[in-house]
Amino acid sequence: MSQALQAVRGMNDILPDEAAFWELFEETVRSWLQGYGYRPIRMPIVEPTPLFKRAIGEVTDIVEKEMYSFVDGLNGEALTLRPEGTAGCVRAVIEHSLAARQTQRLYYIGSMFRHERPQKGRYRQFHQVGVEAFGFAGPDIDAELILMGARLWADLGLDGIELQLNSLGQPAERAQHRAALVTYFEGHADQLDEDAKRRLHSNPLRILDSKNPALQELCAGAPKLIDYLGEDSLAHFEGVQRVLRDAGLPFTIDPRLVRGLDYYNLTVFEWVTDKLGAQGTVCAGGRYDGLVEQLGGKTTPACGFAMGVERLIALIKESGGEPAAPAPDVYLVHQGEAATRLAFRVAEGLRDQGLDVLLHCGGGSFKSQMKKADGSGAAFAVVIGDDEAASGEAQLKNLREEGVAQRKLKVDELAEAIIGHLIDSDEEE
RNA sequence: GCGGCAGUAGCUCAGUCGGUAGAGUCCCGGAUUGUGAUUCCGGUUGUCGUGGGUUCGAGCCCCAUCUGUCGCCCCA
Repeated sequence: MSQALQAVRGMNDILPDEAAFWELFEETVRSWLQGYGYRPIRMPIVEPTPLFKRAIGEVTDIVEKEMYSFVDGLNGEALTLRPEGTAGCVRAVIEHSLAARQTQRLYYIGSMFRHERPQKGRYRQFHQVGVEAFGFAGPDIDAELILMGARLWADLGLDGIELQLNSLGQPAERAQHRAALVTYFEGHADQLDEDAKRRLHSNPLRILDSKNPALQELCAGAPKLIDYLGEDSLAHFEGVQRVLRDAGLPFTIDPRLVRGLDYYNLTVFEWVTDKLGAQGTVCAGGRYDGLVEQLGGKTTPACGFAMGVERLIALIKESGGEPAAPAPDVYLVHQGEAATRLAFRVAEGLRDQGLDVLLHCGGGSFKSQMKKADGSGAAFAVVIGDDEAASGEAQLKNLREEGVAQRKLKVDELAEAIIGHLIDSDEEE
């Protein structure tokens, strides 16, 4: 029995109409990043499995049940399709000593893989823009990274994306808080639900993140992380907030905001929308000062964030954003053997002059070719038949303006006539 | 991974009580010979997601499965 061939669940084809949005998005993103001095870096999609286990944390959901991990049958290596970008980026920074003597502002755009149940805004192959800064210890870079987000939403024409902020403090502070938290919840074990019980010893901080209304009151009375932060942590947190306030950027401090990856410390933040249903986080990140050292590099402070490309593109569509419809300058219509041979020469000649030319292929009547010319959105049709081929001429027809007569021109004169007209109509706009 | 809902033409959808499918759109051809848009005329759309079952008979009922979607979970 033959089974219909289809894409792997949760992994999507991005068809041309859709891809136009992606290109618009990526262009905007690259120019935005350039405006902040961030430089591109490209890492492999596959990394050694231990990299993710060490970076993300053994007990996280990502590592426990969502990674595409496999053994390379050819040499026995344990490999994993990257579920996020930071680990690979840090690995590359260490491997090539990028941050050994200088700071680095880096970004990447690419596919990530997590075996989750697909849903709107959540796919098994999805795309992130990752932005990472290495070597900056102070709160200024955290604030810059956050402010960048606000500018991108504006560049993309998006509004209603809200900033949530929190500080996780340093590992020692978190450990103290965690101990207090476990004691607190153990004292109220009878009130915990299944999820909470499961998390109690694996990741008690996430209990605070629970959406179960029955737990709200219990969580509200739980020890607060901020009360365990030392002077330095509080000063760092305040430093970030000061810049945001100076910039007039509104934010909410959410003590329950807990990043799901173990490597974060101090600043964590999320940009959230209510327009995408359950997957409303559009961008999230924070500081991860311990990760470079943890992965074998020299102690290097670091901070970064990742954006969900599918989610942002969904938002762009929701808010009515449209990529410009691509149209060639010229659609070249031709019929007859001599005409076709001339048409190829004319098309290449026009392209030499920088014009976008769609050369009709596949034959058909002049009528059907003209229909395609119109449908292509081209500004001009150039028509070559037997008569024109014989005299080295072509008909130039304006498809977008009423009452402009079709002209017969020497093929050498076409480019000039078309370019001249395109410039004129640009000036009118 | 758990629960709810859905799947009919390339696209958007209709399909009554169970009687072997329809509209719009798109696409293709034509309306006096080599020219698009509007208009008019004509034409093709299909394993009714897939596989079983019930029935004389299933797009419709039942089961399974796949895919999507909403929520949970997770997270970008």
